Amino acid sequence: MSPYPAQVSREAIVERAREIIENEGLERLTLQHLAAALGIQAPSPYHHVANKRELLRAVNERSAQALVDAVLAAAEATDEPVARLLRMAKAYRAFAHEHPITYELTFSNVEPNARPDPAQLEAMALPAQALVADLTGEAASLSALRGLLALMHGFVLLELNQQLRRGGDLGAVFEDVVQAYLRGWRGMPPEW
Amino acid sequence: MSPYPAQVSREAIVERAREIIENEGLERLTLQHLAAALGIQAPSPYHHVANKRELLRAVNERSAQALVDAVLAAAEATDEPVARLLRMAKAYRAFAHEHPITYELTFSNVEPNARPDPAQLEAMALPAQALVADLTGEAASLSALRGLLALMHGFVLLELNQQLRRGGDLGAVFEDVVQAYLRGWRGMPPEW
DNA sequence: CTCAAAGACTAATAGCATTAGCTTTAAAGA
DNA sequence: TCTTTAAAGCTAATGCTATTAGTCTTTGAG
Repeated sequence: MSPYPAQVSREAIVERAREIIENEGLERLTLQHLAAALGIQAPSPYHHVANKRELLRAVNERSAQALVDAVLAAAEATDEPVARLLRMAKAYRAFAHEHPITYELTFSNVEPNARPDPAQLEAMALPAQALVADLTGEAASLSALRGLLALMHGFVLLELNQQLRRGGDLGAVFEDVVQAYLRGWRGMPPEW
Repeated sequence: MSPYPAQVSREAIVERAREIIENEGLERLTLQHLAAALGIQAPSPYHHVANKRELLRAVNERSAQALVDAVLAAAEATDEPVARLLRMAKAYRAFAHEHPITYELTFSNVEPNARPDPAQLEAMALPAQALVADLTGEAASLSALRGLLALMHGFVLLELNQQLRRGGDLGAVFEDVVQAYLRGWRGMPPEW
């Protein structure tokens, strides 16, 4: 078609790629298919993204930002720290369930060099650490935060990969295990 | 070469594929490269495996079995349950660090339909659940087990994906967070 | 002693990412 | 206003990939 006035933006390409991954799976994200979905020819996206890997990194950065936004939005109300942390955790899990494929892809190493900038996630980690510090004190707060992230991340991945098949309300289990974890840190003696 | 007497076994193919993934990365696992490493031509493995996806599933089953074996071996001695769970957790983490790429691949959904049979992992889960039940009672033991698996899995994935970059001895942090989690299920610590 | 089938091979195919080179058009500077 | 430059589309081509088809050699079962 008419060459110069850009028919697609980089943003449109990245967002469409994200949609294809989420709705049709990563293996359907080919440049043929992506370009067809955008109404252009296969090589044309190369004017906007360097290569497929960079495209995937852009998708992952977009996903990571959406996750951070969702979790921070859930942290807003000002009640006691455990309740806030629990709301953040539930928002985290809800996001992963709404975007299961892109969530997993965002944090996986399977596509090398496509992970988002860790600084992006710090925007989520630092407020959470402040809440955790209310339970554990400053000294232990980094460890406690890391475990909380690990617990949430591991739980939703096991769920999404169908590795928790023995029934039960997994939403309730998730809340129980997060609360148990936080309880374990609250119980620590102060010299920790 | 001489056609009939099999030059490679299915086992040899799967193991070599696993080695290539671990040593050179998943993207270097091509049938050309795999066959060359086995001293045969690219299409020959198709006499032993249906296709690449089935090969990956076989690799993942092998990895899962090795993980289960390593964790169960660590559970053998007969001391108190928390110490045994901690040894299992450390063996779990050690395995993931020894086989970072295959560990992640084994549990990821990025290669569809290549995950191992969940029954394999039950061989690890059931003994662990019995130990957890000593802390929590039968009723809560499934939830507590699931959280423990989630915590271990999530922690090692965050480590392997370089998502825990703020320093510190991550081995010690791992032990701390596992202990905090178990303490949370046991209830308040004795000094309270 | 034969013969069926296992398991190697070569050759071919279709799909993929990516590059090269051409063309049109808007905008920027003369 | 005119010219030029570069953005961004296109088609065509390349090399790598998994996979299939078909041929050939060996061996173990009957």
